[in-house]
Amino acid sequence: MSKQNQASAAAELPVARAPRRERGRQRVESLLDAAAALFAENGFEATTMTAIAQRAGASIGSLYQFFPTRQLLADALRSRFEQHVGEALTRLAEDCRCRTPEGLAAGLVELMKGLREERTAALALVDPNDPRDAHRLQIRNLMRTRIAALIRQAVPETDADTAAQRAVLTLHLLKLVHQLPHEEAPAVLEDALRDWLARAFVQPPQTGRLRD
Amino acid sequence: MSKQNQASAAAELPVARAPRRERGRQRVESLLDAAAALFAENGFEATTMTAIAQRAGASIGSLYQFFPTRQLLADALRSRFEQHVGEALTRLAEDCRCRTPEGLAAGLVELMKGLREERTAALALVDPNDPRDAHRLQIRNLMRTRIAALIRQAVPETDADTAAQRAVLTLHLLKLVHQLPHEEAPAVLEDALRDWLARAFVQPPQTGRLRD
Amino acid sequence: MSKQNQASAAAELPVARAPRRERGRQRVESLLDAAAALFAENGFEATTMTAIAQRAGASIGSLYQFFPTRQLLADALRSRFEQHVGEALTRLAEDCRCRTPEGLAAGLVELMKGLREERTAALALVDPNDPRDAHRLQIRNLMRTRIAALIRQAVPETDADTAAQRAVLTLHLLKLVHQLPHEEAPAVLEDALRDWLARAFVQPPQTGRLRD
Amino acid sequence: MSKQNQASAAAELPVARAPRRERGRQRVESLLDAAAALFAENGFEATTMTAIAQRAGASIGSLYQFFPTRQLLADALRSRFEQHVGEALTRLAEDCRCRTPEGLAAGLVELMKGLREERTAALALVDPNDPRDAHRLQIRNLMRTRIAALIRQAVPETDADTAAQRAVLTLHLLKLVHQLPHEEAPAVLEDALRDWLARAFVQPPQTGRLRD
DNA sequence: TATGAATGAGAATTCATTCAT
DNA sequence: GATGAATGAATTCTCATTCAT
Repeated sequence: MSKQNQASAAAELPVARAPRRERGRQRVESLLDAAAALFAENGFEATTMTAIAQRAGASIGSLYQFFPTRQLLADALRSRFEQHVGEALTRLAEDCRCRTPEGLAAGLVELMKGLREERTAALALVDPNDPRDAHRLQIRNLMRTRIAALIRQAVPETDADTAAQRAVLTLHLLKLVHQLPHEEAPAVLEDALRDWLARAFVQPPQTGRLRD
Repeated sequence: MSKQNQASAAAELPVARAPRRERGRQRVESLLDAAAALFAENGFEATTMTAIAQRAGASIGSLYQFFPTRQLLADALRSRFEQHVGEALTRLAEDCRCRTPEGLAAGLVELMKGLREERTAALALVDPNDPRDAHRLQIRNLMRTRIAALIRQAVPETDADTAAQRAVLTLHLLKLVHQLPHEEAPAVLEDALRDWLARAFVQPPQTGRLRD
Repeated sequence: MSKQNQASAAAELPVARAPRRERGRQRVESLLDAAAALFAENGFEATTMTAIAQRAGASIGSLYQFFPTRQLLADALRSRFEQHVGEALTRLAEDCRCRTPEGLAAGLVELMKGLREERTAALALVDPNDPRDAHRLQIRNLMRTRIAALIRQAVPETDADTAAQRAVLTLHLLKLVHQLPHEEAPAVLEDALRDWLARAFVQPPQTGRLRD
Repeated sequence: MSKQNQASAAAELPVARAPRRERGRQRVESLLDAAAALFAENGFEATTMTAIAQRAGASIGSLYQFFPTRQLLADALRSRFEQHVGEALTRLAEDCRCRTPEGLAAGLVELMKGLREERTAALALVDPNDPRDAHRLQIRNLMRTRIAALIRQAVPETDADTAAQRAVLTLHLLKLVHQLPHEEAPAVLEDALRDWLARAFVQPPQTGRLRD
């Protein structure tokens, strides 16, 4: 009863505490890694805090020191994912290979492959009841915008609108990266994908505009 | 149709008991409906047996009468889904509208929309660690085969191989049914989808073969 | 996340479930007894659910079957206390000894002694931050009203207002029942208390009106 | 509470460490203040060491520097309360207003009001299982003795025994200070209380001796 | 068969206390 | 001394499953 009073007075929602020491920073990092791996493997509901702590080589108390709630851990993971996406795109933009459609296609496929586990984890954290999930939309916009910029870098004569449309298609195609490996002959398919992409940068799709 | 391989070793594997009377059949049906709804809403792990029984207006004991295990309930649900898919396809095949590509396209989109919730529930039951999940593959094959047949019915000059390929693409396109509604202007997009489908039945995609 | 959605949709506040079978009724009774004893001994915060279940000879699951929350258990306890108070007062009113001031005094002292543990437990459940606690006021009013009636029964010439005032004083004096035993010579003091009470029914206190 | 008993056997009982410097003294003071406030608000069990440190603007490590145990902190708080009571009484004794019964009554009421929070905190630290708690008795005796002296100072013709008796009654009346404010018209009641007190110093209660 | 109750392992979370820097 | 991190036993609460009537 008294706890609730405190809460009503200050509405002390739990927040992930930021580490202040180097040791803490490392701990948080490894906890996030462990969580990402387990969420990706088993989904959000099936992943226990105990398992996360164990996998990270931390005590359960240590985990709760930084993430007072499983949901908060999930949120942190999604933020980190967004940050990683941004960083990877920045790195890609600085890579000179990206000046050609083929190079850009290869770079994007590589980027997606590198984000595979983290993306799976992040998807496991989406509330399936809420398709307009704010964070999800945010990452989508981030990618669309940045990819459009990359396309204009690789194919300078593209105007802004066209680039935006092609970015949407590109993103859809890129999602296939995560479905192909389940199939036979992934290498061949990956080649095909790179090919489609490279073409998509310069030539509009014939079937009309695809959104989402 | 489905054979349970596991049955070989164990002495007394629990099996979903079949109801003896009409009343029992109805109860089982409503239990499955409740389970489908809840699995679709909250996922497998987050759905409790108590909640299922409650939603079905049954007691927990009654639920366990028919489904001695949560997993067994999930299995029954997947089987029922497969059965429903089969029935829906049969019904579609008998619908004379399907003699034209446009009619078939419309029919398939309708079919997918009708299976929406059940499909979501079934997907929630897939072990994400096992992408080769037997049951999943079985349903996929069922759909591919049946859709190929429908295509040949609507476009009689198609040969078997071509029909098979187009069925694969068709299936991919059909999955979009479940993504579009989240977007703006669903009606417009649904039209577009029907259009793409109708074309896919007669004309191969230019960008190469898509698998899975 | 899905759980919260459910909650937001139906605001499913947990409620103490009422037993539907005889066995359950007994269980609930013994759980409440155990809880009363432990709350009285150790206070609300220091009493664990495990300890309550153990003392009642029930499993922890059984406890939670009926009281999904410790707070709910506390609430049920307070309700039961109020009910017991009411019943005890009714019984006292029907006791013919109460037709005289002395008899009434003795009866009230007896009544208080019988409620001792339960009262201690109930007091341990009051949120000390909230002096206007609704339940507490309710019991106080119940007692004031009923005692006033008893006084008019014992001393018929008393008018309603006077009886009400004397009931307030009576209640204050009665609280001493629970402090005296800690002192030396409880029997002597109990006699004195009975004496004061009997006098309080007929004669106003000289020092002015005491409220609360 | 049983755990704390075990400690009696151990070799090195932790003791509250005394601060060496002025800065330390201030820190200890603010820690005690924070603890008093929180114990008073939420009770002993519900108050966490972390919360205390936070409220005092200190780190948890710092808190443990001075109070190696929560119990030790509680003990220190009770000692400080006793000390404050003594100081307040000394100050009161030196106040010339106390030469008259009315002045003394006012002074005592004032004194009680000033100790309100600290008293609430101290009460929250009493083990409810042990009504003969040593510390509690000690404070009670301190107050009885000092108040008796004050009474003889205000009403010089009182003999020692009578003064002692009246001190007991005075103390009981003074406890009302902490109950009255919850009622309607606190100012009026406070006046009445002062009045009763002033009379109690010179005139014996008619109803007999009240103890405790 | 139907139904409510019983069970207990397991999960999330808390918190006093200890450590290392 | 001061500070943040580490620890893990203890606590609340959940839920699949089994029992008894």
